Amino acid sequence: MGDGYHHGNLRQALIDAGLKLINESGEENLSLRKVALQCNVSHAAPYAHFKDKEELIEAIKESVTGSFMRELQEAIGKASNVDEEIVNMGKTYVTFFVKNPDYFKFLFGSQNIEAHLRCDNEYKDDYPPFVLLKEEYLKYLDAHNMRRSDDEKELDIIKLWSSVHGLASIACMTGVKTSLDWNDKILSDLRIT
Amino acid sequence: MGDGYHHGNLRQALIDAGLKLINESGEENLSLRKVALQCNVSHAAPYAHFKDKEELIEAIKESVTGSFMRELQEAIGKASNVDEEIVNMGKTYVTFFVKNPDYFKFLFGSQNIEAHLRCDNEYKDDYPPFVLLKEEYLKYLDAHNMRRSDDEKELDIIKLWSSVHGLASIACMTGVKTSLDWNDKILSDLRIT
DNA sequence: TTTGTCATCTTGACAGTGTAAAGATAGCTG
DNA sequence: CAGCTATCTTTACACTGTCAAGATGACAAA
Repeated sequence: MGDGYHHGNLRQALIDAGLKLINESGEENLSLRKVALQCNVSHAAPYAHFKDKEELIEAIKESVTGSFMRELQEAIGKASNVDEEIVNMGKTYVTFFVKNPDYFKFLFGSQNIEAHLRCDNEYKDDYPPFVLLKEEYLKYLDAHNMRRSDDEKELDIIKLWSSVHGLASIACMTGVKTSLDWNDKILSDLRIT
Repeated sequence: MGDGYHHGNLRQALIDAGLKLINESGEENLSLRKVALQCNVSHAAPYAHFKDKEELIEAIKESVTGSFMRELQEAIGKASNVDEEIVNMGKTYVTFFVKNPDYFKFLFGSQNIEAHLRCDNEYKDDYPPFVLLKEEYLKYLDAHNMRRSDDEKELDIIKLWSSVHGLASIACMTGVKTSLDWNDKILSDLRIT
């Protein structure tokens, strides 16, 4: 490693640089060449680590999703019962994106969202935040001794997800920050009926 | 008009061509030059009608929003009471985008959504579909003799909007079509409590 | 040590992009 | 008719993603 011909850990550096660029001026301002430049590396160097611009973007998305997951977990950890866990998680889901709408646009905005969620005809069962939501939901059912058919479960989860995701989406696309307390009110009401 | 030097109605032709390209291969495949080519016109001709690529995209979005509005109105027209109107509208909101997810990604996906919703620090009060939703909501309150404070109204509307929008968003981003009946179940339950 | 292999990085090239500037065209107004 | 002006063409430029050919150096085998 070092500052000679070989960078040392270019792959991660490219991801970080890309993330920085997105934070500064959104995805539309992200170019492979700028990312490379920021790493003091030639414009074609990224191709040793990513076959595509898309593949770099994918890696950056995974990085963002990682931060997202960490915040969700942390919020859950602070709760003292399952009901609170779900509410905390919902609030954090929205808050995370309200804090920087660019992330929402980046993750769910641009082109091939399917690629990132890697959905195989079902709303992605291994998209980490979704898995987490699912676990919390099942925990909730268990804690309340509720029995549900598989169909009812799917329905509940979609309902739960779409309410927080819709809130985040609207908050991010309208840029309205004043409604944060409304979100709170709505999310405090999150429960499975 | 005519096929000589001047096109006749290039502006609309460009919008139509752009719409077609998006339908065929998504927004990421849309370029000013392709649009111009499809209209048998030089690559710089669009600049007589749009100052920007962004301005053309904006015009296309307005066109899509127009179609969207027409379907919403039609759905409302088929209802026989206010409750049904709201449910129909909600279902159509989701169905319209499920029918062609590219439109959802185009409208709410790419970069400057704010520009399209032209929000001035409030969730767009002159974004047509939102205005329609608001009207329907007020009609609903009136029909049921319900009184609400302004804050409660805002809260209800956000709730209403985010539930249908979140559903549409998830449907479009996951590409899950099988859940259309779930959407129906959820949306049949749309009511202000 | 020497040799060879291989991932990594550079250089150079290419087609496609958005956009600006300067000029051509033709329809409209006087 | 003359002139104006919106519309369209041509030319040019910087920037993009991507590819191919080569340079570099780390590391393993000899």
